[in-house]
Amino acid sequence: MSELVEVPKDQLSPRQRLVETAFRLFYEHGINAVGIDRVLAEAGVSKATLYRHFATKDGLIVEFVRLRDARYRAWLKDRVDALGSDPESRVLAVFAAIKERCQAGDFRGCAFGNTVAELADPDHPAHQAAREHKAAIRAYLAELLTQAGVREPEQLAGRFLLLIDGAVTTAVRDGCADAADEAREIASTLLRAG
Amino acid sequence: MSELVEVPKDQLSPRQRLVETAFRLFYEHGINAVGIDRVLAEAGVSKATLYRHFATKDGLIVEFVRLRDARYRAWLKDRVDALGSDPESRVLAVFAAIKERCQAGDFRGCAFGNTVAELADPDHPAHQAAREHKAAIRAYLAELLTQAGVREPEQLAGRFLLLIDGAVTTAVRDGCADAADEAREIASTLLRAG
DNA sequence: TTGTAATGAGACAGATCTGTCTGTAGGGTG
DNA sequence: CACCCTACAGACAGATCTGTCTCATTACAA
Repeated sequence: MSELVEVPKDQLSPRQRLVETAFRLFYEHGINAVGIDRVLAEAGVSKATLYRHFATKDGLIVEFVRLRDARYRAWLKDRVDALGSDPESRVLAVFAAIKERCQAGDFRGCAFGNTVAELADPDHPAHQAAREHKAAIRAYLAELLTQAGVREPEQLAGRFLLLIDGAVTTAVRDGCADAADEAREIASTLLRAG
Repeated sequence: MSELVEVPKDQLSPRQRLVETAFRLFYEHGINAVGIDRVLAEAGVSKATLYRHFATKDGLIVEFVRLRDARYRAWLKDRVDALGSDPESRVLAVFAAIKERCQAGDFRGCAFGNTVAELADPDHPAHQAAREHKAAIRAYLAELLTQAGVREPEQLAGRFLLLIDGAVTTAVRDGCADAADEAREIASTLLRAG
């Protein structure tokens, strides 16, 4: 289970159908490459309803990022719980989870990095949401590292996050998940050297 | 000097003016966010001339990536030559150069990663050009590592490239170049552990 | 039943996109 | 001078984009 969970669109409100559809289309094709009309058609929602819930497309983009954030964090936690037993193995299980994600059929890189790349303006609210996501992941890594009893969990969490971002960037470019193994090896070295 | 060199557009051919303008605009605002008309206006070139030199916008995009590749490689080599004296220091000078780049006024992340993020299709010719760029950088890193006499230069080059990609991704997201220092510390640990 | 709020369907405006085409001007070479 | 190639200028087509608006329908609650 390395695919982020999607919810069937029956019994969802129009607003939820919009965000679910954006969740999939914006990630798969890119935000700028997907027009409002396509989101509406695949969500089965009318245009008036979209603009009743969101002032502009940017509002939908922010919700897209927030839902990506929530699903990703829940997914990562689940995978770490499944793949790691003791605190030490849970730390490195993060990289096994990332590898699974890189091998998933719908993998197209880091949704948050892609959003930052596509929306050039750093003041765009979606940028802020992306930064918040990374801060949350970093906090989770710091928690795992603290439980593993490392010396400087906060600093190491930042470095692990850098390794994850590097692995995901490499994996999507090369179409190959091996970079996740490399990141894991580096992380392992850092743990031994710490 | 951490800004990639731009060439004044006097005395350049229309084709060169187009590619130089794309070099700047596609990076600064994103490829999809910049229309052909804007490139034409800022390059001072007519539309018929553009389509005489390139079949479609994609052709210009590929040339944009290729010019980014050439300039970046030349720039990195220059900075490593300037910042590193002996073979060992040259290896870590790469990360000092990356930090300079992250602090540059026009910095907006990795042009090649951004291109991959924006153009979803992995078969797009610009993707191939981006992969070729990373392979060239990796080869350069392997050369530096070989000269420094490390044990497994090819493997370490791949890991250094992962660190660079992670640092650049982090820097553009956070608007702060500190990640380059973190990457340098990790690289230093890998060298000691190797 | 009746009133109200949410939604669907889709026309419409105005802008912008890529790409084609025509016509004209300039510059170098025979 | 005549020829040819390149480039500029810009109209144009056709598609697509975001966002607004009208109107009919549905669902639900008083």
